[in-house]
Amino acid sequence: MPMADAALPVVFAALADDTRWNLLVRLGRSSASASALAAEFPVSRQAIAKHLAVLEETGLVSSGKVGREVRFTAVGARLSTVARELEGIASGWDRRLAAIKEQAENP
Amino acid sequence: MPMADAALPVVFAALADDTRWNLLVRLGRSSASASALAAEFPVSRQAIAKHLAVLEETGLVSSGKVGREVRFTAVGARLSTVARELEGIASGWDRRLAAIKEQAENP
DNA sequence: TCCATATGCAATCATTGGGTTGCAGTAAAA
DNA sequence: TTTTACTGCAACCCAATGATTGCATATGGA
Repeated sequence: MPMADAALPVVFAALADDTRWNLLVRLGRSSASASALAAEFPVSRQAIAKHLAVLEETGLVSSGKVGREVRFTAVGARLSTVARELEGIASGWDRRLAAIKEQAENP
Repeated sequence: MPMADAALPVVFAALADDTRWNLLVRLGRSSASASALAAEFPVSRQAIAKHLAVLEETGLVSSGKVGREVRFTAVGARLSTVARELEGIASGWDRRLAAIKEQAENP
């Protein structure tokens, strides 16, 4: 039975910001450095660096040095894990609430 | 191919707050009114009412009047939808990034 | 009817967090 | 070696928002 992971809200917070979400989707197409992303997005490189730090802390992106730049990549496996946890929680609700409804109608 | 739903960050924002997440999980066990929840949580009824409003706007809970109170219930189907969208996006990343890696190794 | 209980609305407060600018450090390239 | 470009850290600003208190408004039950 999947437990309601207390760390989930942290991941949600990471995904909740529009700029950060767009960055993540962008990195899903191909990896890139903070400077390269700054050329594509209407925010400063430092702002992007902060977003990438948040995404990396939650495991949604990974980074590695290539030459003198730091290349970031989206981690699909992390998102899949979140998806499965959500699915488990949701189905739990449906089963439980259906059971309560059933019990209420057949006393 | 699942598109990166632009409305997803709104749902994530709704799920990102700890108190709100705990409320949602609580409602997954059984439906309850704002006043009843206020007796279980260490925040005011008005704060809870705001959280419920946010959750309802994003379709994560539904409400109905029972007597003179408003009863709220978690909507598992909404969470399942989000889960499937995430799964689709994540698998897309994996396929694409694997293809890029493959291409880089076999030029 | 009268009262208790549940909800709704408004104003206010404090914290969080996204964004910026500025500067320092460092390593590849010429 | 000198230069150029990418990164990292720090301080600051401001809008968003979670939370509170207070009051007004029903509405079901005794």
